[in-house]
Amino acid sequence: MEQKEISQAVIGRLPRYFRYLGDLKDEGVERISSQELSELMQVTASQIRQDFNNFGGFGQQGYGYNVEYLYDEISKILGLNQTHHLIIIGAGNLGQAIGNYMNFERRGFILKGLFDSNPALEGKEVRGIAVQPMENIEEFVKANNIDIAVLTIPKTSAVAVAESLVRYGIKAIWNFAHVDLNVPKGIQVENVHLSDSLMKLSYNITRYDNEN
Amino acid sequence: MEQKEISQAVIGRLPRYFRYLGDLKDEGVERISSQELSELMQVTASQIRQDFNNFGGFGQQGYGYNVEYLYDEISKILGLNQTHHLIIIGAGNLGQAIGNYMNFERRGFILKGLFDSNPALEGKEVRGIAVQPMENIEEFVKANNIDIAVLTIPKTSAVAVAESLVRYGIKAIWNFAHVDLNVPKGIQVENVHLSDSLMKLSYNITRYDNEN
DNA sequence: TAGATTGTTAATCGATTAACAATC
DNA sequence: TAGATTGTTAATCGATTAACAATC
Repeated sequence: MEQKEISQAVIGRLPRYFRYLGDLKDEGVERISSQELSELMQVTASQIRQDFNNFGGFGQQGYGYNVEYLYDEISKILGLNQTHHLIIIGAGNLGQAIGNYMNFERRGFILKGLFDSNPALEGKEVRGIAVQPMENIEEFVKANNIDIAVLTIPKTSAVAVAESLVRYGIKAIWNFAHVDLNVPKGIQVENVHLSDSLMKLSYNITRYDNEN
Repeated sequence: MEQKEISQAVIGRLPRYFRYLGDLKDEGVERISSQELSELMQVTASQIRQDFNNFGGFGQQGYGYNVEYLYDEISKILGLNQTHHLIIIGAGNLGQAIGNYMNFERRGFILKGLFDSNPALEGKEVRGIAVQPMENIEEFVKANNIDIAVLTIPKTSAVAVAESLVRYGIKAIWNFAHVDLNVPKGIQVENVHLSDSLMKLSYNITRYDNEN
């Protein structure tokens, strides 16, 4: 279904389209033009049409886009029709928060295991899944066809743990550790650096204060 | 200290520079050239020099950049020499995770209050701060000079709560709710949409699988 | 058919990279 | 002074926007 080499700028906008289309669908809206969607989302209609056309023509001249069809297509493009098995490494507050936030499950991201190096957490359950010691990771990953690892551990251990995970055959890492991972080509890494985000906010507050 | 209209692309890279320079400083490195930093960070030396020069000349020809000086300057640009008072709205797993992750405090982000609409959480303490009912927000914000609100509540209530916060005089919102907030100009919003991030990862896994 | 709106090409804008003169 | 490396201008590249012919 995909064409080749779509820029990450486009990919980064797809989840937002997906969210708006989902809302429209829930509201019972059947069709929408790029113009209407552009007003709703505060982006140009031109960008919307360009973005969608990277993946083929989803609309119809003189009509616009069918909301449900477009929603389903974007869902497929994002791979949400596939099931992914994930484990969370680091069962502290953040790891538990992500484990518990399982709207993700609706999208095909199934939590299979939780691991932590702190023996005090061992056996603690998050959504019915017990925390295991780190020593179990290798066997668990291989036995349970795990493709995504969520890294919610301190940056001191993140690089080494990521390397192990790659050896065990993981395909993707959702990295919350505040460090850049260096993984082989073909392993996907998506970083969520919360403190970077907070610093950006800090910059924008400061700049605005100074200018107004 | 700031010049005018720095692009968000540049701002977005500053925290990463800051992180690398902090590490170099901790390692006792005194000076670094754009070339060396470029190899370390996997970006072009040209981009590094352009980025820094948006804010004035921090280097010296023939020498490079003084690590500690540059670190301090970026810290100031990011506004990390100022103190911000923040509250967390939504004391569920994610709210608690952020409250507990207080490396932020080192950077001048001081947690002052936690709020939740769930009476069961009332009085529960996170780092010594008790969760309060939502009704208390208005008075608390005004009395405690709060400038940043962290929104870790479901999207159904986020838009309304954000509007109230703006009325109470908040200056910035760190938004973890999966919805776009519509706030007046001058109020800074930084979004962390975790499911968008996971969907991007999903796309990249799928695409890679299909191509190799 | 006439009107609407896409798909797509062309024009513009902005961000990144290359090159080099200035200068420590 | 000679060598190194920045600061900055110019060239390139890519992303966004505008325009319009194709077509439903």
